[in-house]
Amino acid sequence: MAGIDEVARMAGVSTATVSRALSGNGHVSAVTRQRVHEAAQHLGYVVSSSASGLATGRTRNVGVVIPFLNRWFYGAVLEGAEHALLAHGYDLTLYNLGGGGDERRAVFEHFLLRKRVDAVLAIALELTDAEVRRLHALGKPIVGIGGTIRGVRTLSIDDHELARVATSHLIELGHRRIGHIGGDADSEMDFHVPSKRRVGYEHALNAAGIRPDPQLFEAADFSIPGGYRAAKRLLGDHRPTAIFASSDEMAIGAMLAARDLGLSVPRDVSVIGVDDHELAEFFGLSTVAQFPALQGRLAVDMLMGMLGDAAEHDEAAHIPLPYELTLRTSTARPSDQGATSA
Amino acid sequence: MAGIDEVARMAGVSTATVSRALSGNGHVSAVTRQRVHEAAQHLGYVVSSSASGLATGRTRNVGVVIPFLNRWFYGAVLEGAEHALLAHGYDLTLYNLGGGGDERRAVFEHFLLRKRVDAVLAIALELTDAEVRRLHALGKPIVGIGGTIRGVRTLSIDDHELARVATSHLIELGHRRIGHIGGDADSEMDFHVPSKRRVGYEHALNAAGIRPDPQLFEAADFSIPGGYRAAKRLLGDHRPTAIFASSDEMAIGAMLAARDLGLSVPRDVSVIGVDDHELAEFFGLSTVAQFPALQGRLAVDMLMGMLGDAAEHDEAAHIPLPYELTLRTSTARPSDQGATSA
DNA sequence: CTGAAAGCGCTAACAT
DNA sequence: ATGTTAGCGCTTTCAG
Repeated sequence: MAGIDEVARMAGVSTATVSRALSGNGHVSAVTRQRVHEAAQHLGYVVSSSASGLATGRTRNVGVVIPFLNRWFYGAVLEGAEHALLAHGYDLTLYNLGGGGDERRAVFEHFLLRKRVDAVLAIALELTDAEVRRLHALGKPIVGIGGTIRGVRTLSIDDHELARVATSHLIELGHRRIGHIGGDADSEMDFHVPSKRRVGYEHALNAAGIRPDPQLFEAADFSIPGGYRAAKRLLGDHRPTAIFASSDEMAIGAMLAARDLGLSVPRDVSVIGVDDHELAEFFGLSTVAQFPALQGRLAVDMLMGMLGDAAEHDEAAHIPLPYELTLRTSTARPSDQGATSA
Repeated sequence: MAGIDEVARMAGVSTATVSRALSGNGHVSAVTRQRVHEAAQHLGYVVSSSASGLATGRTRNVGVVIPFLNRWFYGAVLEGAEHALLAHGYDLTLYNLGGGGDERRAVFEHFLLRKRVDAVLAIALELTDAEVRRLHALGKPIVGIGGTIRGVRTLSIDDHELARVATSHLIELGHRRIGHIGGDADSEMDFHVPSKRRVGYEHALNAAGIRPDPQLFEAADFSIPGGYRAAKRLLGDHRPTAIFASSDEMAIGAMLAARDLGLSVPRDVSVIGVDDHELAEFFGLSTVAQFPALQGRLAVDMLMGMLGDAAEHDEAAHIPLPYELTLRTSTARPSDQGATSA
């Protein structure tokens, strides 16, 4: 593989000039730059990231820590982030922390410290103070997605408001017995998203003069099968006329459960979810859309900004993420029968 | 951040000894090693990958190129690979080539060449000769998953045989009118998986004295909605008593379509897929399981072996991957009526 | 605008 | 078993 000196020789300049011409730092005359680029092109020269990294302390690589790869939401965020990074000329080094505590410790105490990355992007992971401190001690900017983290710039959705919007939609349609499928203890981890959404649901109910009924709540694991089982219980026992599920996958499970119980959606029961999952359209699911790919991109943009200037990056900040009520065919006014059984 | 010389000073040895003690290369007495480890621990020292990479030419990082992140199969392979790499102390740098030709060129002509990775793992991507040559010129081992690549060690499933097994299962149950939902032109790319599976399906039919009927074939995009639409056409027009779908997602779509048409699975129509998708169990879907996480792990093991010895890595080789007929409740003997309408 | 030269932090001969 | 030392390939002062 060609090195910088071969390029320098071929272009008839010094290695310093080659470096300047290729990196864009420092002034180089147009003709020289041109010659250097041609030589580099000709030789297939690409800088060695190790050498460049050692000399500059920057690697053009960001570490992404994420708890799952195989849930739609996470995959979509990752995709958005990876695409944006590539566009900025950055590599993405992936740390999937699904494996539990040991893996997480190894990543934060070893992998992220070996100066392979310039910055870290934490997706749906509530970093501990110790983790943040370690990274900041190395001068590495951090951006988090999905909730607030002390001392870190974060992007997140207003889960409370989003749940309120979804529930209010159901209320406005005339529903009074509105069930909720929220998250279980496992999904409560990190940013307590399930709780926030449940509170938003209850607030909407209260604001409409409806007393939240604990019997109308079921916990699940954010999956289709989980939503299915939860809805079976809910619809079997207490027959709400509408269900707000904290994720589209659970909402889809609920639609399947309704059908298996001989109920028609939305005639017998309305269902609304959260995400705008890739299958939402197929199932005609009304939902509150989040835009995960956009989230990934915004986070990367923020990171790039932080890498640019030498300002203080330890200061926290928080940016709200957009969401949007997206109506399809799974929600409608309640049919007359049973609309007022409470 | 502490450097190697601080550790050396603290342990009262030279930097060379620290390097040896920490890397495990070269002999160091037990007590010295102990002291060095303690000092490193105490100072929170972790080697700089840039410096180490520059000195050794190895980075402990592998590049993974993959066409999608958000399909179950790919996510699962990636998860398996990432987990295995972490266990080996390697980082995983991700290149998602979903964006089309430009991104792919950028990755192969620039990103992968900057010596950030020691090896590359190509998932479901048929590398071109030029791409392989470039990587080999850099001395980077390559392993491919999903099909054979000239000059590269690959792991792949016998798609032909797998389709034969699935179809034979249907035949053995007594089905004669067996439809097939295969891949469309897009999914044909790279390793022609859809064609191979279709041929396997036809071979099974022929072997049983059944003439394959082109009317019983529909193409789709490997998704649930795609499978749904394909099955609607198939079941509406030609009423096969069983369907073999080339992926579980399409098979699930077919089950949903059957239900919407008022057909019961498996009473009116049997359905079998390929993958053992995470939802297969929920839907009671019979399938031919592949084990994507295992595939990722095996590929990493192979890569680690190649990185170990200095042998020739240009020589191709091919390892077959396991699959397994997994029966659930979506396949059964055809009901008497209509079993012999052909 | 360009060149010379001093490192960046570590590893691997080569000595001892 | 351990220390000395010469780079690894680039970037970046510092001169000119």
